[in-house]
Amino acid sequence: MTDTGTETPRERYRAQVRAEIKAHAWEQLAAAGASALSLNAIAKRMGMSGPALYRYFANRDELITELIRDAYRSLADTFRATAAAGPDASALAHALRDWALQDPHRYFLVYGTPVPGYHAPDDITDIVREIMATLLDACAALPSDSPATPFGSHLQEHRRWAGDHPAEPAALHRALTFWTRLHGVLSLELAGHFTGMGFDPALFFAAELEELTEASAR
Amino acid sequence: MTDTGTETPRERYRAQVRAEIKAHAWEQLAAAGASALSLNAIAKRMGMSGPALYRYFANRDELITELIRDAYRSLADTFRATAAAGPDASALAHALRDWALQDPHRYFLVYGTPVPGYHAPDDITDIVREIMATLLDACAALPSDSPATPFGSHLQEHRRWAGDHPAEPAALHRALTFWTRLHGVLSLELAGHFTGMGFDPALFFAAELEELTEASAR
DNA sequence: TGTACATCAGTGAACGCGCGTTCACTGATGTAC
DNA sequence: TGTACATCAGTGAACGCGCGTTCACTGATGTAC
Repeated sequence: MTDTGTETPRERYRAQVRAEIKAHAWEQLAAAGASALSLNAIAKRMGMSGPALYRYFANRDELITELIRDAYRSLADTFRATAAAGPDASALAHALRDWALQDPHRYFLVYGTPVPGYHAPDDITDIVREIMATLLDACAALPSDSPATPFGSHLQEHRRWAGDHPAEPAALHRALTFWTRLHGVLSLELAGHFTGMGFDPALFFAAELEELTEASAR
Repeated sequence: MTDTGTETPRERYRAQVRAEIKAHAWEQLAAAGASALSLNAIAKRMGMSGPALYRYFANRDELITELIRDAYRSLADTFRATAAAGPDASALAHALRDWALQDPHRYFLVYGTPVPGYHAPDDITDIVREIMATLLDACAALPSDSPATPFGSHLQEHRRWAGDHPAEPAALHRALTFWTRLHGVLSLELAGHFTGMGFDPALFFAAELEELTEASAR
C-alpha cells in the first residue's frame, strides 16, 4: 500500500488488475445502478471466472467502498488542482460542475440516495474535510461586506465541521450555502428533473453561482 | 378505477389488499432500498404465497410505478392543502420539509438518484405540473421589488414548464431557486451529510428560506 | 329461498436465472541456495 | 547457471439462496334465474 518505489512485477500486475476491475465496476454501475453491482458479472466481462476476483477484493462491499473512496478522492484532487491557482470560489464551482457532468453516477454515489445499511469507513472523513477546507479557503477570500446573519452566529458556536479553519461566521455560512445550492441545482439536473422544462441548466447554475459570489449579496 | 360510489365488497377487498401490499412495500423500501424491493419478500411478510401478488400487480415495475405515483400525489396533496389557506411560500417550504422528514425514502424515491432504465409514466407529469403551479402561485404573491435578472429574461423565453401561468420573470426565477435551494439542504440533510458537522439543519433550512422570501433579496 | 353457474382469490409446484462465496486444485512465476 | 521450494493467480465444481414469473389447480364468493 504505502511502499515507496520498489514495486515488484507482481505488485504492478496486481494493481493493474485491481484498476481494471474497478473500471468495469464503474461501467456496470452506470448501466444498472449501484445496487446491481455484481462481482460475477464483472468477472465475466473480463473473461475470468467469478472466484478469481476474490484475489483482489475480500468481498462485494470492499469493492463498493473502494469506488466511493476513489470518487471522493477524485473530487478532492480536482479541488486541490483548481485551488492551486489561488482561492477562487467561482473556479471551484465550475470544477464541481464539470466533475459531476463528467460522470453523473460517480456524483450520485457520493451525494445521492444513501445505500441502506452501508456506512463509509473513517478515512473518507479526512478526504471530506480536505474538500470542505478548500471550499472554506475560497469563501473566506471572497470580498465580503455582508452583515452577520442569525445562522452565522449559530455556526460560530457549531463549527466542528470547519476544524481549526480561521474563517469568519459569514464565510462559514457562505461555504455551506455554496455547497447546498450548487448541489441543489446539480443533483436535480443530473437526475433529469429539468429535461422538458425548457430552460438551460448551465445558465441556471451560473445564476446561482453569481448570487453566491456577489459581494453585497444580502 | 374511476367508478363513483357503487363499490362491491370484492372491489373494496381488492383495494384493501393492494393498499396493504403497498404498505409492506414502503417498509421494505425503507429497510433495503428501492432496488431491493421484492414481490416474494412482500408476500412472505403478508403470509401469502408469492404468485398471489400477481392478482394485484402485473409485475414488479408496476408496483414501483405505483409507489412513485403515490409519493408525487402525496406531495401534491400536501401542497394543495397548504395553499388552501392562501399563497404562502414560507408555509409551502415548511410543508415540504415536514413531508420529507416524515418519510425520507419517499423523498428519495422522487428526488433522489434515478433508478437506471426506469421511466416515469406520463400521468405523473400532470402531478408535477400541479406542484409547480402551486409553488409559482406562492412565489408570484411574494412582495417583490427585485430587479430583472439575466437568467430571468432567459426564463421568460423558456417557460414551457410554467404552462400558461401569468407569473413575471422574477417569480419564475424565484420559484426555481425555491425548489433547488430547499432540495439542496433537504437532500443532504436526509442523506446524513450533516451528521457530525455540528450545526442544526433546521436552522440552516430556515436561513435559506428567509433569504428566499426576503423582499429585497437582491 | 334454492339451485346452477361464473367469477376470482390464493396455492403449490416448477422454470431458469444469477447471485456471493468456499474449497481443493493446477500451473505459472518468483526466490534461495 | 541450475535445481528445490514457496508463493500466488486463476479455475471449476459446488453450496444455498432468493429472485420474477408461468401454470394448472382448489375452494370460496358472488350472480342469475
